[in-house]
Amino acid sequence: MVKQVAAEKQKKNEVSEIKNTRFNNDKTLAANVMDLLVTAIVKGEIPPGTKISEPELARTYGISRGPLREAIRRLEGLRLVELKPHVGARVVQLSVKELIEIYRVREALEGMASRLAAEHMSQEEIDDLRNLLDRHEESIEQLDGLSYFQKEGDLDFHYRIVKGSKNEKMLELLGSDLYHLVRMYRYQFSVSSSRPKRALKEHRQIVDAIESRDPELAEILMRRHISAARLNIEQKLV
Amino acid sequence: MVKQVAAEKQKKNEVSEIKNTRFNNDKTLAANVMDLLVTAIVKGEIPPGTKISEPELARTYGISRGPLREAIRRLEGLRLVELKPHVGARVVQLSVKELIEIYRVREALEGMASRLAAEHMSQEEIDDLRNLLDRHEESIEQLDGLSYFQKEGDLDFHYRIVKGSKNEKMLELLGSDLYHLVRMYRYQFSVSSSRPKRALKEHRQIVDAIESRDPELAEILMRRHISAARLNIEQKLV
DNA sequence: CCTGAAAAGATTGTCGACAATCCTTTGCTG
DNA sequence: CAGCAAAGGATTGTCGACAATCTTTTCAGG
Repeated sequence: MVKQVAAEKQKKNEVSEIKNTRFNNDKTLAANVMDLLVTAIVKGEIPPGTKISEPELARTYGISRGPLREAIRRLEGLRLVELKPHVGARVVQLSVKELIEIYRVREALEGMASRLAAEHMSQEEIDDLRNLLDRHEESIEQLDGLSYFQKEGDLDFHYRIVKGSKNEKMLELLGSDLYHLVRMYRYQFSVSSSRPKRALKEHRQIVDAIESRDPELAEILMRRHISAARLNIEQKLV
Repeated sequence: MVKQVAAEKQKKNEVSEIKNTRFNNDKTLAANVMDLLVTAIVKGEIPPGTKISEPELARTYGISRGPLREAIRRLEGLRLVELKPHVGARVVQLSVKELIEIYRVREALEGMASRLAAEHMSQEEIDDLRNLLDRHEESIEQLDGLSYFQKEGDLDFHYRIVKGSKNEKMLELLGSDLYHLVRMYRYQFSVSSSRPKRALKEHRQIVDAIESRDPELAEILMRRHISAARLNIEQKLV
């Protein structure tokens, strides 16, 4: 209860600031509010399980309920809220079971993404990816592998692979559906990889496979990598 | 142009009928309209590329623009329409490239689904699946493999495998995102498998692998099966 | 006749009000 | 005092109107 009130306050600060700028971009109100809500939910500022009150949020964001409802309907599409007719929206509450399901999906999808990346990624993209991993290494050494950077950096790596697959559909599914949930989960449980150096090594192996244009190997390595992460979670949280 | 007018008329008939019944269920107006729109789009009654006019649809369905807009926002989440701010919604137009991308995704996801189904599907579900395949066989013999039943039946088979994986997330992604698009494509191009007997045989092999609880084999067979379908499309349409 | 700018028309975006439904509180009965 | 029913309050669902933006038409100039 206290926690929710705190979240409330923070939310108001953020928003009044935004409201002062009058959302001065060409996007629609509903779209702006949606972005705010996505961030707030993913970062846990609106905690999982919270009921989303339309009148309250409308007051908070200084808009009417119309655009807000449209934003909420889109959030439902992103699986960030669950909607019950005549009752309202609640922020999703991830169970460990669901998280593990997501990792199975990632294993399948990102495995394929790696395979395709080995075929379609440009040399420039591969070089950039290596640079990213170098920065990760520095980060791990400096901060003992528990930094914010590392948290987001991991998804950054995976995102680039998916992008390198040149498969738009895959990017849609992972980028705008699953990664939000993965991020949300990480914020929620403050879980970052407990094996950062190991993970980094696996990342490098994957890039090697991609650079040597070995789709088969790239897929296998990515699947192992994500499978290991899943097992890590299962072990830690079940 | 003529085509669109025809589609228009048909739409009106359907709907007035529905409107007479006053949507007499407990669902919300927006949800009802969304279901109607999904069906209309998937079946091609509203052809791909069509601009969706809010005032027109609102008149047609006899509702106001509020719920209609919410329905459209959900359709966007299903990737059935594309939304441009201040311009409006258009029914998606599937390119062959996108369809092939979808098949890559299916190969990955349903491969994993088969693997999991081999672990988690109940014997009863497996028996039902065999019955389904028997009915498919009859259908192929009777109608030379080009029936409506076969069209939908194929997806039915795949849907059951995914369900048998007991992975909710996978069911969400495939069932409520990708399968709509696959169906839409089939209606659009009137493409049913040009190799129904071969496909049926592959289906049986997959069920065999699942029943003998061989996850590895189940995954490989499903991937080959979908990959073959993809190649078939590439060959036929590129 | 063609081009381009301005005006007219139509469509999307937003708002506030009312209706329908759900949730809470109150009060009655056993 | 417990349990249930009704009333009251709050929230969600729907509507029509107005504002902002885009699209089409008109018309003036070259």
